[in-house]
Amino acid sequence: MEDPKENYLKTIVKLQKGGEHVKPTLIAEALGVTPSAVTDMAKTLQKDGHVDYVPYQGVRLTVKGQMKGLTMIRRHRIWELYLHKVLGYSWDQVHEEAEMLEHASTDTLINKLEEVLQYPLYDPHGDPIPSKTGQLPPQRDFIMLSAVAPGTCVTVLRVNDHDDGFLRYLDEIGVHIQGQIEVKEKRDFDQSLKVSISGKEVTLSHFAAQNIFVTKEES
Amino acid sequence: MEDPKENYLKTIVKLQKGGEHVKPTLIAEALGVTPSAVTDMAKTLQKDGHVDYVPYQGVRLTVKGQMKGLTMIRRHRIWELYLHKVLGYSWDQVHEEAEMLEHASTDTLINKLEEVLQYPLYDPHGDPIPSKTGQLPPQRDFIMLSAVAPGTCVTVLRVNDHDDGFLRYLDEIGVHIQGQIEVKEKRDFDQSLKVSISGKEVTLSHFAAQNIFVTKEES
DNA sequence: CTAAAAACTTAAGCGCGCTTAATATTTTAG
DNA sequence: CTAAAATATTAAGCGCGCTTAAGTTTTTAG
Ligand SMILES: [Mn+2]
Ligand SMILES: [Mn+2]
Ligand SMILES: [Mn+2]
Ligand SMILES: [Mn+2]
Repeated sequence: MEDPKENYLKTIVKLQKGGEHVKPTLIAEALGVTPSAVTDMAKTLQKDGHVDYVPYQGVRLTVKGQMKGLTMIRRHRIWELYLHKVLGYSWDQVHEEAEMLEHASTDTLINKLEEVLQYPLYDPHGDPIPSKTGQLPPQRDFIMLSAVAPGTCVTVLRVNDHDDGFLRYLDEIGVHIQGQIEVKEKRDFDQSLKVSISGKEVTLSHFAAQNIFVTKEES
Repeated sequence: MEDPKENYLKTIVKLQKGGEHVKPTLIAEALGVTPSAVTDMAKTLQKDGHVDYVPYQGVRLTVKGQMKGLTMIRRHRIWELYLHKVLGYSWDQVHEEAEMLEHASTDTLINKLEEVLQYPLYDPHGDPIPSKTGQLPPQRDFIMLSAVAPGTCVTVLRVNDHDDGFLRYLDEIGVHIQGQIEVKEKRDFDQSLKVSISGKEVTLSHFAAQNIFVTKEES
């Protein structure tokens, strides 16, 4: 009911940093299945020509698999942005809907949405959108907000989108992509930050500050 | 990969004219499966409470099944209209895409699209769109264009959407929903019609004229 | 270097939705 | 009314993607 193969490839693209083999357990955890399900699928994807599978090592994407995985990420992020910008979804609501739509959309439709959005480079959480040909926009230099020195003003480039509750919290305190944050003070005992967001003072936990990514240089 | 149950219910709603049981063969033909697949699914849908199934008679939708089926038709037609009106798809391209999207959309999304479209009553082919509560717009009195007397001018209310080639042909000769057609002449030997569509004279076969539905009274 | 732990694969089996082939029922024709 | 034809159901089995349990390989610790 939701095309497992497409989700495997999308996940493997995200996990494959560099040319190494991706370990089954990682994939299993990301997808919420058992390791043996991953072994099975590894063989299937190899037959399809989407991965190279080496027993006890893991899988590595072929060019075909890489492209297919990037296509899925593209579909997901374009849908997230369309739902957000055009249909008024908040950034904590887009993921779930996009998770289904990405499997039910032709490339024609995705390209049309991209055109309506005027060829965007980033999704609502600041994650890069692969182009039709699988190109990613140039890598940006960002750092965790937790690593910013007090007295600095930075621009939000990306936030961790793994938890809807966290996203709702960010919305509540006024954190947006491309919004400004001024770091006023860092409390050494718990690493929490006193920051100012569009005039309002807020305290951010170390955890929160580690999940907000900002420009390296003050702006 | 495309939720069979939803397609069964949608199909059964369309086939169930009146309160009679729908025969397995009809469903099988509509869905392109064997009759035995329908028997199996009839039992499953009965367990779900979506139909009453009487062996050798067929299935009849329960209230729950009727609602679910109407919801699917609603999703399909709203998507078709959105693709057509907002995203610029032609009326022969909308069906295929809608056929997938209908299974991947929450009611929240569908309601949002409906709002953007300003609560439309009909899809791009003139078929009625069920409301959130399963209500259909009032039944319109239309007749086949083939039954219109020469000398009459009528408005197109609906066209048969079963064949994309037919839809492309209609587009080519200028037939649109709410467009005007004047019937000039009927040739007795083959029942073909000479008609005028926005000033242009066209000959329509009897077959074509039987698949265009128009206002009963001249307008 | 070796034994225990962790990671991975294999084996067996399940639910779903489908098929074909065999069987049963209903409808139609004569 | 009956035999043939049409329609429907049952039986057996298949592919997919998953699970648990058992067995294998690799990694880690001592
Ligand atoms: Mn997402
Ligand atoms: Mn995102
Ligand atoms: Mn359609
Ligand atoms: Mn339609």
